[in-house]
Amino acid sequence: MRSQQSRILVQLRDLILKGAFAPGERLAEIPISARLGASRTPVRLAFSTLEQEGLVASSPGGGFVMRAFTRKEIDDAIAVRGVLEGMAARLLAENGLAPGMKEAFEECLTAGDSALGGDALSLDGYADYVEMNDRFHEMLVRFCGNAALQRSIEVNSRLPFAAASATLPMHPASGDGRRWLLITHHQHRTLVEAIQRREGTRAQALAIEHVEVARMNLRFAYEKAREGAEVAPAMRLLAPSEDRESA
Amino acid sequence: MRSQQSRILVQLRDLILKGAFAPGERLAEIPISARLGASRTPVRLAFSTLEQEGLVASSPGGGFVMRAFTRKEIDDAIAVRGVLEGMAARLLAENGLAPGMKEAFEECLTAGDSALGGDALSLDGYADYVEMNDRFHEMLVRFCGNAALQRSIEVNSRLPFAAASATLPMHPASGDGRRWLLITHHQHRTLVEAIQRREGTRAQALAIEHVEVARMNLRFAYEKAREGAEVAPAMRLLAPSEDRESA
DNA sequence: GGGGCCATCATTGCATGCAATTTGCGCAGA
DNA sequence: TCTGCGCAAATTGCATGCAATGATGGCCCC
Repeated sequence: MRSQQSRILVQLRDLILKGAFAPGERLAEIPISARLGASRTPVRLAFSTLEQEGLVASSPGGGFVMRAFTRKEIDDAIAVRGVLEGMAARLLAENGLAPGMKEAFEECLTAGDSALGGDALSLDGYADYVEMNDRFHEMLVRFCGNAALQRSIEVNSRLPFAAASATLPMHPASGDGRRWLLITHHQHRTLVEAIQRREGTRAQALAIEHVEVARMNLRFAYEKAREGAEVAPAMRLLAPSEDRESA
Repeated sequence: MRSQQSRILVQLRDLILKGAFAPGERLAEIPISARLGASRTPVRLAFSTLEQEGLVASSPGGGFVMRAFTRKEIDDAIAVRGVLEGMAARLLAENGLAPGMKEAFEECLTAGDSALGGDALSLDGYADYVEMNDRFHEMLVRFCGNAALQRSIEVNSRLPFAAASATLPMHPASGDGRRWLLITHHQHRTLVEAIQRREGTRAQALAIEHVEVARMNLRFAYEKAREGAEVAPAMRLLAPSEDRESA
């Protein structure tokens, strides 16, 4: 632990993203500081940071409350991620890959190949794919060499369900799940191909299209919100009033 | 003042953007809290926020130091703004303007017309144009209806010289300055036209091209860094080592 | 019996105290 | 003269105290 505040921040963000607090719930300082074993000061600081990140909202009467996330909001954030990752892909294609980047991308592709290799998808294979997917998107953003772009994507991806991990179907056991993983993996492959060929516009378009899978998964998650809430408690962060719109 | 911390945050950000601190300078809590008339606690909080915004950096030994901004960094942020504003323009064109938006944009255009109307550009006219320009870009982002996009642009624009205001030439007295203002104004007009005609791709392209004026101004500012530092103290936030690259 | 008002309490926002750590400086030695 | 070391002062990070503000429950009046 580098400092109390960084530890508190990470733990608190983790709790939030795991759905430990219900939307609208007041986030009182004293019980949380007691729970995390620190005083109120670092907790206050963490709240302030989390407010910047958009995870909690400041209550008009002081203090902070847990936010709810509407479907439109998440959908919009995913669209923004698409545009930003599209820019990153275009930049990479235009500027060319520095030594080692090509190998790193290809390592991701082969890792995905082996994760999806068998006929059925094991839970380990799914975990491997998730890890690879995160790495792939992180590299795409880091390699493009635009720090502002990297920052924007990081800020944007802090919204629940907007990050690259949310691209993946949350129902890997089903046949549908594996099929969608195969599609995203194919998209990764074509994206790398376009970047290597310096086809900037194509790379950009592919990256933008890539996030459509995430939007589809979001729609699926909303439709199955009832059963999903048991598997992933974070689902309760979704604003329930949006159910109408998803119909 | 709603609270100490919001006041401190605004004042501190203002000081930073006005160049009150030299790059690398240690931002000690005690003198700053004394200067702003508060205790160290809200100042600490403001520092934390400003670190999130990328204006200050946390020192390895604790505390915060003033950041320097490289030319590439600002250039990259401007490019990101172009892409994001391009997305906003495309969305507006695709979704159509809600009632009142068209009038608001046209009000901006006529305001720009009258600001640039005379033969020579007065200082008042320049101020009017700057105000209108800010309003124009703010509306573009707000009207598009994508909160995540709005947030991304706001975060990105907090970097010095990356905001829409920096689009404008800082040398309005010269004939060049007025010429560039006329060009950006024309770009605003064509952008509104494309949006009204629902020409999404054109609107996007125009918004992306629009920020090229900002990049040109940045280059100009770097070349004239010596004399510019006297007029705009914030110029000293630019990393000096980048002078080589600008040559 | 219901509604409004008041008092009490909890909670926040800010100030400050204290210990740990770091930075800066002086000094000695090579 | 330059380098390494040790000490002291200052600064940070965190805990906690205190006043102010908002919430909550009870009580009184209608």
